[in-house]
Amino acid sequence: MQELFDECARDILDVIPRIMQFIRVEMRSKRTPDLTVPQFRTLAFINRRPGVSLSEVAEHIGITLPSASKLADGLVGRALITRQEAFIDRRKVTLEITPQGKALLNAALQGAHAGLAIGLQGLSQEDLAAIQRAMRVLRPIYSPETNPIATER
Amino acid sequence: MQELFDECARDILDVIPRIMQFIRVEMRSKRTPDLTVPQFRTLAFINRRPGVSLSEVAEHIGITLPSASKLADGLVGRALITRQEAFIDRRKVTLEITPQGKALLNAALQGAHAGLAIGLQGLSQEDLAAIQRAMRVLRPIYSPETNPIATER
DNA sequence: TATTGTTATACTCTATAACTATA
DNA sequence: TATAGTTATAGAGTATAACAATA
Repeated sequence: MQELFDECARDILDVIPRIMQFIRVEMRSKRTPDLTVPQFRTLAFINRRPGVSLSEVAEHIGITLPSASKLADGLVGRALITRQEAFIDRRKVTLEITPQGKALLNAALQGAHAGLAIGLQGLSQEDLAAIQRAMRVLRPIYSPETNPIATER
Repeated sequence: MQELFDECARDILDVIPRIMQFIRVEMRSKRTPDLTVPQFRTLAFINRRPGVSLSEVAEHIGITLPSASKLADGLVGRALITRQEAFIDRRKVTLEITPQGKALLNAALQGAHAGLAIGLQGLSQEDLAAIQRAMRVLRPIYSPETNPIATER
């Protein structure tokens, strides 16, 4: 049984970086608006949770606060998000997505979905179900929000 | 049915970056020898295929030749691989892993497996099977070797 | 001419350390 | 004193463009 865990871990370590590279290339290709993966993830997170603080972004993405600060710099510079001092606690910062940010995010989402979906066309319904199940169970395990060990350095 | 493809693509786009970030953090943590993910992948590839050329590495990792060249610089600098002019075609370069490289690779593999496997402990046998199936079917789809579209820029 | 690789240049991602401002 | 964020600094990943050497 321990065998199975190890096999799974090996498979994950082999395959996830390949898929990630695919996503990265798709995101930077001419087919899709130019966003890096961290920029895309940040934009999507702020879109889902308007008004989040920088710390929350850092935790969600799984990076340090200084890294998140720089990441936000870039998005603010491109006018995809806004950054304001928070009312209640002036140490904090409040992030919001701009209309341009929303538009770009949606275009990037569509491009990335399309790129990924093309590859899936040949798969059986069972294969697709396995993928969905795998993603569903893996998600909480390796997310910093639900598993703090996921960001222990 | 198109629905299913789209759902799958969405799930992949949401979950794969999380797992990747987990792997990245694990690889740079004190628990594991300090290797970046691309360095790790390159080392593993050269270990599996001694004597590969730089172009083959670039294709496998999914990066350009200049990027691969720089990546190799770092590994040569740390004496984890050697780089030699090829006999048959002197334009090419022949990459080999060193004993230190092998040792570090094995330690990194162990560390990363252990880190990943911990999270899997709570899963059922069916969940693990779904993960394995998902990884098996996704692998060729998003690998540059088997799907050249995976590196189209 | 085409292929293999390197060098130059430029950006982004990421970290740690040091700092400021607020609580 | 503790928390939220920024700035400074540094190294790695990545790309495109220009180049050299070999086939």
